[in-house]
Amino acid sequence: MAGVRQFDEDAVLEAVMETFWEKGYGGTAMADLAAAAGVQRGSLYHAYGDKEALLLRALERYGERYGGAAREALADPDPRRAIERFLESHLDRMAEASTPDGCLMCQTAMECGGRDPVPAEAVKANFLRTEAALRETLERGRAAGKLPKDTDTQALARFFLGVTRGMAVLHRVYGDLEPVRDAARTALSVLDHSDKR
Amino acid sequence: MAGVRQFDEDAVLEAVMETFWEKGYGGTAMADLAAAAGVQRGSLYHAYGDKEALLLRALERYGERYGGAAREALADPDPRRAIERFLESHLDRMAEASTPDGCLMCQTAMECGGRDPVPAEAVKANFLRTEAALRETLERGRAAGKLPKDTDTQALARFFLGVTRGMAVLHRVYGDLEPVRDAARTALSVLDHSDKR
DNA sequence: GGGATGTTTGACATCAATGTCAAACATTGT
DNA sequence: ACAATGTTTGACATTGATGTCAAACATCCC
Repeated sequence: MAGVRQFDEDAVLEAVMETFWEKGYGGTAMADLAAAAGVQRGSLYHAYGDKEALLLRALERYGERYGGAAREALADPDPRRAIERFLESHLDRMAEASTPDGCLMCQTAMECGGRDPVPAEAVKANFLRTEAALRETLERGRAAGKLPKDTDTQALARFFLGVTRGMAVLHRVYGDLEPVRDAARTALSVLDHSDKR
Repeated sequence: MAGVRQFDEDAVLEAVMETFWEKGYGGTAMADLAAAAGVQRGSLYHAYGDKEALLLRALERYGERYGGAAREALADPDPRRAIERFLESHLDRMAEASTPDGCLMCQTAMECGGRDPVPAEAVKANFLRTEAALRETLERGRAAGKLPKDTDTQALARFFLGVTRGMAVLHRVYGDLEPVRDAARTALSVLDHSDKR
């Protein structure tokens, strides 16, 4: 096996991910990706196929990195603490100074929603996975008696999923973490009195 | 005054708004707009300028129509009822079978965020306006003793703003109202126990 | 060293979109 | 009826992006 790849796959995919994240799918040209990755356009086509395939790779990478952190947070045995850490993991991501504002997953969701079914499905799968993880965490908490018996874990899971998505929109629009923190803090308070329902 | 415009401005702008809403800014070609509006491409350029100007018109229209409904809801004297109606106004919009899924404002936010400052600013202004309206409603409720004295109306306003944005993302991704309703219902419950903080 | 293998490169063909323009046109007021 | 005014139309020039390709190349193994 010779004729060996000259570039660092990992660095290239990282650059690709960040470029899509910054400029959006439609707003990114293959030339932008090549420039960001320090690679020839043709090399990208040769190695990955086409632009859509690169987006899918970027989504995958993004989902593993940040979705992974979120899922780890949800593993906390105490449900309230798990959700708190879940929300914090999103704040942490947005606080990274080196990455663009917003959320690649949500941006792709919005952009490809009515148009590009393949990435849209990838995003949906990611959402469903997170929703399920949230539900399991809450269900576990409920079973352990740490949440009221009549807790609607499905609705609560969708709520927290939605809140984090809204946080991403706020971050993208305001370019500031304060409103995002406010939203997260307030959302968490839902768990402090669900007994009164 | 002769040489009179042949098309119904209102119908054209409605078509333009829905097309951007469905396909996104970058995903919409002037030819798409012309086709949807039943008008020649050149007529659009002549009457409105360029594509960006059309997007701004669409955002304006969208903001007036749906933002207006939301603000009316917030006028309710009882703060909890105002927020409830505010959330419902968003659900109503998403329930309209004839309009695309999601939210033009949020989609534009995500797409133009890191790239197209003019529409991005228009969206931000709309967000700020809604945030302020929410804060005023909550402040009014607090002053009337219908919310706890120590209510953080700023944080709460941003929370509800964020929740509706998240609802739009869920709607766009899931193409279904159920998760959105779950999120809204749960979000509202924040007001039912803010005393316990 | 030399052949085999896969990669890099720049050129190329193609396509689609933007924005402009002049000529043809329709409507209004006199 | 006619001139004036602004609109519609299709053609056009330009730009920018996508995806393909063959030739040049670098590396590895024998």
